[in-house]
Amino acid sequence: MSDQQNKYEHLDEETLFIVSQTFKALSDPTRIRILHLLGERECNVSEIAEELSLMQSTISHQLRFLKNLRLVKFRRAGTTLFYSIDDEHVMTLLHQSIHHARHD
Amino acid sequence: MSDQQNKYEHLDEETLFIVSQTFKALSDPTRIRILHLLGERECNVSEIAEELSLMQSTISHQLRFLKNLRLVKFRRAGTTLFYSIDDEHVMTLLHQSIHHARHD
DNA sequence: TCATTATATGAACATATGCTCATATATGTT
DNA sequence: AACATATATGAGCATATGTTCATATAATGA
Repeated sequence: MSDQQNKYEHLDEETLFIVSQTFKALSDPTRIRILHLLGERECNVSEIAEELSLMQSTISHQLRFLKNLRLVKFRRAGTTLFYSIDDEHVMTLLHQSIHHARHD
Repeated sequence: MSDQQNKYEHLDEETLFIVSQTFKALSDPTRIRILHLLGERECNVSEIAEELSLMQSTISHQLRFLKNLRLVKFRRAGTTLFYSIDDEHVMTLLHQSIHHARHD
């Protein structure tokens, strides 16, 4: 062996971007609460707003954020939109973190 | 059974705070790179700065952030401080996320 | 078509974040 | 003590973020 020094393998830009975006989605209390609620059951926008005691506008803005990252999806029923979870990987991360937070 | 309607169990404030803080730590590319590097090997501050091509001050500020959350720790050797990972749970979250980012 | 209900959107604002610069602190050496 | 080296810290700045208000859009029903 001519070289014992292992060079560090940098994270590539794309991975770094995806990972940081994913965690950013989970870094805000409002978004965590929305995802946690949707993890229990499908909800429409005003149900979420009422359940979490937040403005409809706030929920709608955050849902757009989560939808852009494909963490949630929705189905339409008339004028009502029912949102649900669309990324089980991310929900797994969230549940693990909640579990750790409660047991450490 | 008198009541079939299951009421939603809200996340308590403390859990919400810890979880959001944890994910916030992982939501910044610089901190992700630092944690990923320290996951490979213990490093001193200037090594990290050089390896990641960032200013010593930037690294130092972020290490303080990570240290406050107890995600990293350090040992002193003279004037040099060697930093290493102090939270394997969080590293597991990071590695899972990197894996998902690369395989989806 | 007009009214109603549900949701989305844009602007404005306050606050948070991350980086850089200059400088302080701490340890070790001569 | 004086100096060199490694790291930490505070101020300043530009940008990002999350919420609210007002209003727009979209689907439904009379």
